[in-house]
Amino acid sequence: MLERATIAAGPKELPPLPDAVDGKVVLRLAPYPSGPLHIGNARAFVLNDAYAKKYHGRLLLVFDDTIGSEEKPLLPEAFDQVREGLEWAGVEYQEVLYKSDRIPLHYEWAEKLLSTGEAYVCECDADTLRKNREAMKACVHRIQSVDETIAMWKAMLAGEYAEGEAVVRLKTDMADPNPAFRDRVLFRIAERDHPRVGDRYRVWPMLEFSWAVDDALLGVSHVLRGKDLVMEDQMETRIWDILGIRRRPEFVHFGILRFKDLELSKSRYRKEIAAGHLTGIDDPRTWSLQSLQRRGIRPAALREFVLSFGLSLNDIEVPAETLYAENRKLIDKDANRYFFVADPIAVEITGLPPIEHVKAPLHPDFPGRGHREIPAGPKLHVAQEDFEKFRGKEVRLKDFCNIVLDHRARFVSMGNKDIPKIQWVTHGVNVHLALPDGSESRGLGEPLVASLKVNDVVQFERVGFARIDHVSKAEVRAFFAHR
RNA sequence: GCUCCCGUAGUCUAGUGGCCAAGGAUAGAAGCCUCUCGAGCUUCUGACACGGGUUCAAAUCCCGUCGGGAGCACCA
Repeated sequence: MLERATIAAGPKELPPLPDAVDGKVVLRLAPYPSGPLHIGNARAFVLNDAYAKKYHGRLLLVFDDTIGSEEKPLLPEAFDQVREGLEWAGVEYQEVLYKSDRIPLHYEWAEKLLSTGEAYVCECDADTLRKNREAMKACVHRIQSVDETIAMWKAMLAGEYAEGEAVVRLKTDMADPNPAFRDRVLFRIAERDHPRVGDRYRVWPMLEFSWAVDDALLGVSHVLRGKDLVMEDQMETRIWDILGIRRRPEFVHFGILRFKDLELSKSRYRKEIAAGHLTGIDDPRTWSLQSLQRRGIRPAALREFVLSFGLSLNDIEVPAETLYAENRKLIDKDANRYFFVADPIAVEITGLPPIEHVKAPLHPDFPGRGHREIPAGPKLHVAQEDFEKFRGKEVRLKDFCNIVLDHRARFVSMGNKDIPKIQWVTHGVNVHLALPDGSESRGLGEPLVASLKVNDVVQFERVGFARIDHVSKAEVRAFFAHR
């Protein structure tokens, strides 16, 4: 009885991966470099990293930088932004590869495939292609000879087709009950420049084909991907069947992860940053890993948060509060306490006995950490919200004294009392607190706040946890993490 | 519409036929503690979508219904 409870409360174990052999697991991470990684990508990279470590295997970072689309362009700086995010998140990979370096391999495989007659070059436009798919109708190109197809392929490579004029399609079955699986496109022509390889290629593989090649060539043992990519399994499998590839990875999926009240999109944030609606890639509204770092979210919190979902195929929607709860567990003990009053209101206390300063603990749970000395006196500031709420009532200025609150406040007594306690500041330093919604809270912090260092995570009492982002003579800037 | 996936408390999850009168986390409530609306401690609220089977026995297997999601791009 007792034993069972202990096990249930113990640390969460990852479910085993099918046919995983310790030391032989090879996993891959396939970010698309259109911007920095954000919290919505976390499930993929945390799980891959966690399993690579669990099985003492290898994790490959393979940039999925095939040419993309007009709507989702590649971004040159995204490669470093992705790596920066992964580094922060504690993801350890042994090798970095680029799809764009592997195009010749993809061509080689394409030619093998075309020569089997199981794929063909199609000249139908996108619209025709879609309509035929709906109607389960094969087009004339499907039945052309292998020789014709090879000739057309060469013509594609030679630049004799313009963008949109020819694609390579896999012969699955135009009557497949799944409309999504009817002769899918494997290669298409894109005349855009690539940030790494420029205009070296104009025929680019689609994700499914490139992975059919690379998962096989790189010896990937397990593919962990979201279940929005299940059809890709079928595509890869079909291609391996045709080419007689025997050694194949296991496919493992996890459900779609969404955040309540959040819509994450790398491409959209890119546009909004460019338009000046967001301050940069670490704007808290992007939920990029960079922004989480800036707010003082610990990578371990993100990891725990993601691992708590396991490998379930459920589609889930979680509130950010769950991540905050995880983070709070980690930072609470480290975060020293300080006073910050937002939108300060000046208050002068009458009848206050002479007093120079008071002492307050840096952290109430760890008295050994020492005290902060706060200059005290009759002239001070309190937060507007507190002022309005408690005006005319007796409150305790925490660690200081009791007063009846007003612009001209009346001193009552010094000793602690069981009445509402509010924070207060004399000789305050300017503090700007950047909030997750992009707004900013301005106010005053107690003098010691000016001696904090960048990256310190503190708790502004009754406000919340924050990371110090910038300290100068004029002001301290901090990013709000959570309550 | 078609194909596939999923359905345990507000949320996330454990559970793979008997040990489940369903465990944990988070959120919520109450109390204690605390010179913070944080943390800690104690207690409480709260779920197997529904209907049929199979079985001695079902949250767990099967069928149906309902609900949610994904895919149906020359994006990833």
